[in-house]
Parts: sequence; C-alpha cells; structure tokens
Amino acid sequence: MKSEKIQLSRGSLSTETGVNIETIRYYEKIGLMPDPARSSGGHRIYDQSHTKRLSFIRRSRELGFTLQEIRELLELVDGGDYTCAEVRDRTLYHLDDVAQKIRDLQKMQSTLRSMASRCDGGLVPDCPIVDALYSD
Amino acid sequence: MKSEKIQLSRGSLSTETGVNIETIRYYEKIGLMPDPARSSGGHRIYDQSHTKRLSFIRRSRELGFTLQEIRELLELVDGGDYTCAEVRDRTLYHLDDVAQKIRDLQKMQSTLRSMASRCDGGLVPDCPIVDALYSD
DNA sequence: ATAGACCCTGTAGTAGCTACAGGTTCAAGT
DNA sequence: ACTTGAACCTGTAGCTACTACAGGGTCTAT
Repeated sequence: MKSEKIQLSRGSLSTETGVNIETIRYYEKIGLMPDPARSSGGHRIYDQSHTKRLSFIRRSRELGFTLQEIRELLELVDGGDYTCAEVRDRTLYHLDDVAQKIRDLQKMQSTLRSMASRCDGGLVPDCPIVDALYSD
Repeated sequence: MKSEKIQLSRGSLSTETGVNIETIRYYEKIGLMPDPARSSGGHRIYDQSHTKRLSFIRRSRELGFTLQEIRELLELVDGGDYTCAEVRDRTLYHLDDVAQKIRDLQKMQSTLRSMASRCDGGLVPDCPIVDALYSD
C-alpha cells in the first residue's frame, strides 16, 4: 500500500487557512513560507505542514505579532543552530510579550462585559473603554 | 487658584504614549484622533484625554485590531447616536473576538512555557510551536 | 535678540498585503 | 483524445498603516 499524502493547490490552501491566495505567494517571496513542490506544469503543491505553518502565521498576525516576530518564532522551529540558552532567551522574551497581551485583552474584555451588562438595563451606557488600556 | 490643566506638545504626547510623532498627525488626518487645540503660532496642544485615547489606539493596534475595528470601538465612546441594542450588538461582537484572541494567546503561552522548561534540561527542545494555534 | 530645539506642512518611502492583466495548466465531461 | 472553463502562473500596480524627510516657522532659555 502506498502512503496517501494530502496534496493541496494554492487555492485550496488559501481556503483551508483563510489566508488570501496572493498573500501565500507573498509569504513565499519574503521567505516566511518555504518554496513548495511544483507540478510538471509549474503549479505549487502544498501539504499538511504548509497548512499548519500558514495557520500559525495567520493567527499570529491577528494577535498583533509583526512578520519579524513571527519569523523569530518560526526560527525556533526551523532549527536554526541556536544553543539551548539562546532558544530559552528568545522563548522567555516572547512569553513576556504574550503575557502582557493577555493582560491587556482581559482588561478590554472586562470593560466590554460591563458595557454589555449595563446595556441590559436598556440605557446606552456611558462608555469608559478608553480607560481599559490606560494606567499610569 | 487656577485649574492646572496639563498641556502637551505633539513631541511630549509621542514620548508619553510611545506612538511615533508622525503617526499622531496621521491619526488626526484620518479622523481617529480629534483636531487638537492650537497655540497662536499654530502648534498642536494636547491634554490628558488625548493621552488616554492614543494609548488605547496604540495598545489595540499591538493586540491586532485594525484601525477600522478601533474606529468602531471608539465610536462606542464618542457617542454616535446608537440605540442600546446597537451598542450591545457591537459590544458582544467585539467580546467574541477578544475571547478568541485570549484563547489563542494562552495556547501560545503554554507552548512557549513547555519549550522553556524543557530547555532547562539543557537540551534544545524539539519545537512544536506551529501546532499551538492549529486545530481541526 | 538670538540660537537651537521643537513644531509646521506637504510629500515620498516602507511593510504587509491585495488586486489585476495577460497568458498557461489542469481536470471534468464528451 | 479533445474541449472548455476554472484555477494557476508571473509581474506589476494599488492599498492600509505607518514613518521619514525637506524646507521653513515657532518657542523658550539665555
């Protein structure tokens, strides 16, 4: 029996990941996605590993990471020859960033929740959302 | 005694908020920040309300919200004449988005944590971070 | 009053996509 | 095998969200 590898066109990869079809080509061009296999006629052929990687990039972008930051995270995967200490430093740095993002989103969440619940009373609430992410 | 209103130049506002000085002008141009008061010589004069609003915009951008989404959140503040039901709908919509962002960041966090802890053992870990934000 | 830091405007450049044009390949149906 | 239309190819131009620069005016501390 032969192994059944899933093969995807660029269009299918776009549909599966929700990433615009042209953006896939862009990520390839800037080296964020690897050069894929090609059919005899030159069409790109993707597999499950591309789906995972591209989904990660997409969601990371939606979480406010820059392409440079995503590149750094992916380098931890791609096995650049870092020492353990380097991997650890990079990882801890990104952990701080992630933790701060979570805290800020939780602040925003609690503000939005209180707006929604006050609105249940039938009154348009006096909205303090700009205070959510502000503290000195 | 006179009321001591804090007055800020564009440069000071930039320093206080961490937003690039030119970006402030850009946000004013596209209507995300209000037209500020001006000195007799034409210099912009900001106060604490601008600091708060701009900090909110900055942090929201870092959390992956588009300017359009931020505009919508700010409209909840700026008292567009929405009905309570409209405010509620918009608020709940944004709450869903925020909750999903928090979930994804927590997944990323736990992946990064496990990488860091495995690294404590002195080995460069086999890094599964792309799996963090991937599930089907 | 003056020097230098800071601000003004308009405009051009960058990052990160997104769309389009003009042509080729693929695959489903005959 | 042949057709035909959807999907793919490349290069390039346009868009969002900034960021930098040039040439000039304003502010403030001496």
